Amino acid sequence: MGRGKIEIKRIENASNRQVTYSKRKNGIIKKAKEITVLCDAQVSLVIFASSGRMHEYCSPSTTYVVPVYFFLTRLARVGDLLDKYHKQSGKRLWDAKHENLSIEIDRIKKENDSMQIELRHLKGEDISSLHHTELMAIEESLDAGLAAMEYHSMLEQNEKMLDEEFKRLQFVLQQQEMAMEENAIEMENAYHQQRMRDYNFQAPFAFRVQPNQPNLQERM
Amino acid sequence: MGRGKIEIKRIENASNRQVTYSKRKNGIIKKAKEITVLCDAQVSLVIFASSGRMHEYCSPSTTYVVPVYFFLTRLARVGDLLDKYHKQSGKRLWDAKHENLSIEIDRIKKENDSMQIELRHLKGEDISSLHHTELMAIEESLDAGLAAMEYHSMLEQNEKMLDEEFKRLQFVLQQQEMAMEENAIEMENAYHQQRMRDYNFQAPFAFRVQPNQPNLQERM
DNA sequence: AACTATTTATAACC
DNA sequence: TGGTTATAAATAGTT
Repeated sequence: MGRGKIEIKRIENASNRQVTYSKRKNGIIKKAKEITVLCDAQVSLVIFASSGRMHEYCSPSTTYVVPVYFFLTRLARVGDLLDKYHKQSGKRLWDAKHENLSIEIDRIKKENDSMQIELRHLKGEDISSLHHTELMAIEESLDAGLAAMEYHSMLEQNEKMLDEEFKRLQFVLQQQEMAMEENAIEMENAYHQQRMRDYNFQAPFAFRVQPNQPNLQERM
Repeated sequence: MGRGKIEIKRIENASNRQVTYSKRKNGIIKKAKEITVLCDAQVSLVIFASSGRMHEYCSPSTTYVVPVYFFLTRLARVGDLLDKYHKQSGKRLWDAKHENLSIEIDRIKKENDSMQIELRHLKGEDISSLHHTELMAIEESLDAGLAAMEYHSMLEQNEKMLDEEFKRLQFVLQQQEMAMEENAIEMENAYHQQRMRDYNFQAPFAFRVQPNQPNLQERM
């Protein structure tokens, strides 16, 4: 639909390609807006130019979920969670290698916030702000979030083991206490017997690297 | 572009609206395919009809990430992780209320697998299989995943406290042991003194509800 | 689901 | 980029 008919195949001339991209991109976005209004539809449209620049249309007043939108929303929440880990533990959960990642997450979180505001204010307008590199960072950061979850599933194991050991120790102490209140000598015997039965570790926490479920590593 | 010009506003007649939706949806998808070929672009297009049915176009041979695709990929990984929790803990981490969710995750995970296969085989073809209800379930399941992360960040706190308590108990036991090997009477005194200094809890694990960081709850 | 009169998108050109 | 225009393509209304 132009001065001449064209074949649908890659436009070799880079400049023409760019011009056609720009025009057709606008055309598609216009169509997307129209179907939204005419037919009560919801549209999420993301277009990457070969240059890497991204253009997006997301239909306004979306009560349902449109993928890009909720993906970014979740990303922000993952970022918040990682922040909380930092603060709660009062130390670096992540080493220097992860420091950069964490900065990147902050940056993207801010970008996301402003995107959401834009979305709200300029309903249905074309947003052209994200690049590939940034999406890569998003991907990485979500990976980090999932790695954190795996790490914490390990913690849960540890806690259970510590829990059991702790109860056992408490029990030992209580028994000792009672015994000592009756008879110091009798207690000393009981203590040594119990110690031999109950503990097989030498160094502090050595048991922690021996999972009580032998095939734990495989499943992680 | 038809027999008559139309205003861009909601088509009130439901049947006309449906017909127009169908025609224009095909039009947009066609355009999306064309810009992909002509301009070396990557397109992710998701359209929801007001009926709730979803139609999608995702440009083929995408080396970059297209949102829907990687969102679903991550969802599958969250699902796997929740599965692991189930198996590792050997018990229900989730009560009856979450049972359904877990089934839903499995179902969607399978659907996602077949979607990925479809995407691979029918490159660029229209896929019309997902409904709102299913996307709602996706949203819920990701929320569950994040809830799990929060839960585990709490576990990390617990572990640290248990860790410290455990070290302390070990220390106490070691001291007791040494003391007992020297002198049973002397030890008894030391034990009682230490017990008074070191422990302020009465019931087992009562300390666990007293966080060593007082403002922990606020930050959760 | 086809048809077709019209509108709309856009290729080529500036 | 941005505007113009001849023409191809999409589609509204009809059958």
